[in-house]
Amino acid sequence: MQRTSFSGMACSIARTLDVIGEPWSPLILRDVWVGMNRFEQLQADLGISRKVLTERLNHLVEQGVLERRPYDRRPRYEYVLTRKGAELVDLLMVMKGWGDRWLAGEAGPPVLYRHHACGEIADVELRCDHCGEPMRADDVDLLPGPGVAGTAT
Amino acid sequence: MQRTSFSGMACSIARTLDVIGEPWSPLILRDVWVGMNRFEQLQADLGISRKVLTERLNHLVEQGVLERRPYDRRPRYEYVLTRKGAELVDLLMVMKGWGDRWLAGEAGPPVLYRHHACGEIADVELRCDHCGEPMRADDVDLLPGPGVAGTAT
DNA sequence: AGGGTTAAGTTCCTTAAGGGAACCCCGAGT
DNA sequence: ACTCGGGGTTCCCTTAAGGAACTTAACCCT
Repeated sequence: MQRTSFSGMACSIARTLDVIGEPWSPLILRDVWVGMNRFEQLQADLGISRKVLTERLNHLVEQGVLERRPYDRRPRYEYVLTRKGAELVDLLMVMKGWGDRWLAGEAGPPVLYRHHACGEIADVELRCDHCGEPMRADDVDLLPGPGVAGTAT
Repeated sequence: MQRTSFSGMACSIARTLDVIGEPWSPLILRDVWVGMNRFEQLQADLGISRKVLTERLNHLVEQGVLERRPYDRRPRYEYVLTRKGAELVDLLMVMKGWGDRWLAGEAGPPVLYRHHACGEIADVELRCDHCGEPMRADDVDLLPGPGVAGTAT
């Protein structure tokens, strides 16, 4: 299949996809986030092929999104989110919101978030980190940034 | 390769991945968002195989994320975001932010957003739609929602 | 009327990636 | 010594992505 790598593109979306764009990767992150940290747990929960799970975990560790660390004197390892990985969970939360709104149907959302700050059931919303007003697809203009011609490190 | 479908899972993240989780789909959305609406433009810009582009566009149209409409009396069509699709751009904006922070390197971001409301260069930030405070990976508890046992419509 | 042009696909072949089951390794416990 | 269990690796099969060539349907020009 020789999938094209996106990392050469001067686009942060494409680069992000090179880290978590492969099939299963976001679901692996989701599971690790909610406390499923071991190979066997992930494999059983997702029903993913062990081969592919190994590949994905290795890739996520290489990318610095997960950390693999021993939890026993036997050769046992668990995977935990790094700071880089925890920030990726933002993406999952937005995906959850969109899926709830457009795909959940009559049954409603399978999962709810309770926000620590206010204690309420809530969802995320995108706001401008400068003025705090909502910031969505139609609320921005795109300008070339310093990294336009970037030769994609 | 017979990729496993995620749509049976009672998880809005998995369901969202069934809509835009295939390779290229997010980049197609990005391009359509910034005004590349035609088959030839997309193919040339992305360097994607025409066969795969056809498959992806059909899938995105079936999912109600894009609309295919004629723009000429000849058989010419362009693809535009539906409301459902425009809300998916939220996801792209978050991906862009993460990529800028973690993958852009010395060169800096290839693209900048200027927020209409304040006129400043800015990025998105996740906030609680109930209390307005920041809402990130560690700021929430997960609870079962009404759709838990949902037989995935 | 005939020939060329262009957007938007379609077809066909090759190669590589996912699925799935079986197998392996290593340290502990009994 | 022998079994157990987590965490992988190996193998084969099927299917999806890459890529180039081919098709179709209107329009345009002479």
